[in-house]
Amino acid sequence: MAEEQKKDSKQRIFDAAVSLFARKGFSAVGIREIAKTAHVNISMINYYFGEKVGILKAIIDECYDKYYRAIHDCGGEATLREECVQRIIKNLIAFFRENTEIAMVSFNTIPVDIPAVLEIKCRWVAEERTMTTPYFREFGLNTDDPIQMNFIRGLLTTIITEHFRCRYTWEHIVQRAGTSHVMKNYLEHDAEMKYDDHFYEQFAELLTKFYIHGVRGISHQLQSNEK
Amino acid sequence: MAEEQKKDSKQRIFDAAVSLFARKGFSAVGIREIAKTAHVNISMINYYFGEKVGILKAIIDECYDKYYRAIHDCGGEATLREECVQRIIKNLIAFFRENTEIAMVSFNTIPVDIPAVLEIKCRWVAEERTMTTPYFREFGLNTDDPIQMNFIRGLLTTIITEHFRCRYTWEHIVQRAGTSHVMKNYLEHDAEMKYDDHFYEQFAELLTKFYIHGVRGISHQLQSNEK
DNA sequence: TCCTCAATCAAACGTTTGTTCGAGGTAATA
DNA sequence: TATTACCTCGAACAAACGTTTGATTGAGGA
Repeated sequence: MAEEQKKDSKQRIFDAAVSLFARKGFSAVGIREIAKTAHVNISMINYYFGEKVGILKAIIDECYDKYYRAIHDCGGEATLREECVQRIIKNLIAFFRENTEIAMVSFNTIPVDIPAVLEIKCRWVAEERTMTTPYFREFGLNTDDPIQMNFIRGLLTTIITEHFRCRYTWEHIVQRAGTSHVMKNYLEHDAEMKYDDHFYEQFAELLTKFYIHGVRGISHQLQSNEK
Repeated sequence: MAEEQKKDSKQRIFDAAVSLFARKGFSAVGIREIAKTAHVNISMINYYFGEKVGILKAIIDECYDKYYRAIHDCGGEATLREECVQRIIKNLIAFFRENTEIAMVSFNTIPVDIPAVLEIKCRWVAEERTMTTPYFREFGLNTDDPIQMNFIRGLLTTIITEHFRCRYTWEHIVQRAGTSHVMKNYLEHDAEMKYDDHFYEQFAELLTKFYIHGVRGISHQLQSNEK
């Protein structure tokens, strides 16, 4: 039946745009390239998404929706705090593994000059803020200290995001290997890293230990300062 | 005299491009906009930098040059390890404070589809790798464990970079306040944060404590695992 | 049979893109 | 004075940009 292409046009446009935006950035991709990749007529893009940034808005919306569902589920208030951290970390890693390209687009796109995107980001950031504050308080941090909060907020997401940013870039470099001596040298150095389940189990364990010990370090410091 | 005029135009182009690229991203900025901002004729850009990406290459080159000078100076091998970490953190913060926009451009630009940029990045990453490995070994980490190295490498830079990324975006949002209710709400929430010397002293102290405790956490875990 | 309507298409719209070119200007050197 | 080398400029180029248009298709309801 050749139904592999039976995905409707809108979804194909969406998927093609995600992949291209992730690799090149929003402004570097033209709608003709998207249409070509999605095997769709150019006008279909404006038909379904209104304008080019309409696709971007759709991508970011979907991304943040999934993202907040990931960090929202940390096992209820009954669980131990260490388990809560571990749960969030595992959820975040799972989220990024399943939505790598969408996340790359959403977190890499500079929002300042695209007002529509800026609003979406602001809304989500404000939401995260109110959502996560109780957790930090429970962890013994002083949530009224703006500097401490500025430091600790989003730290987990930052670390995990950067890992996937590096991994994504890296895997695209590997695909283009052979064109440059410098890159060949770089490739040889850490051979082939397998980003499989085992890797991410280890990674989650490391990050959990690191984060918990780190937070203890600064919350302990706080107590001794205020004593 | 003639030489100063030359440096004037070239430097003005460079500065204008840095500012615009940082705000909008490389592809979203046209050379006419750069020329206009720099008060310079369009053809001056190709005259001095050959092509548009020539500016980008110059920016990234200068950025990584300063960046590596920053992390290279950590007080010699005689200093205590804690002091070494603190020194690197302070250097990195100083670097980012003095070169915010250059760093935003260099670290935000997606290199995958701009081969010239990709090579520069690869070269620098490989260089950092060989430079920093001894430090991690000295810290009690198992530098032969690829997962642990994958986790710990570049972590300090990641955290500090993300702070400045947020700050930079934030400050541009503030400039555009008043156009949106969502953004106004967001603005009210954490009022006006002063990113002054005092802030970064506190920030450096927090990060140092956090990092050292975190590293101890995972190196201790390693020992107990292998015992 | 007629009508509706969402989906799709080729073609063209007017701008804007990065780049090139040659003519002019200026100041120091020969 | 003539020559040289370095800057600067306006104009022009083909290509690509995002968007719009009007026509065509085909399935579904009346």
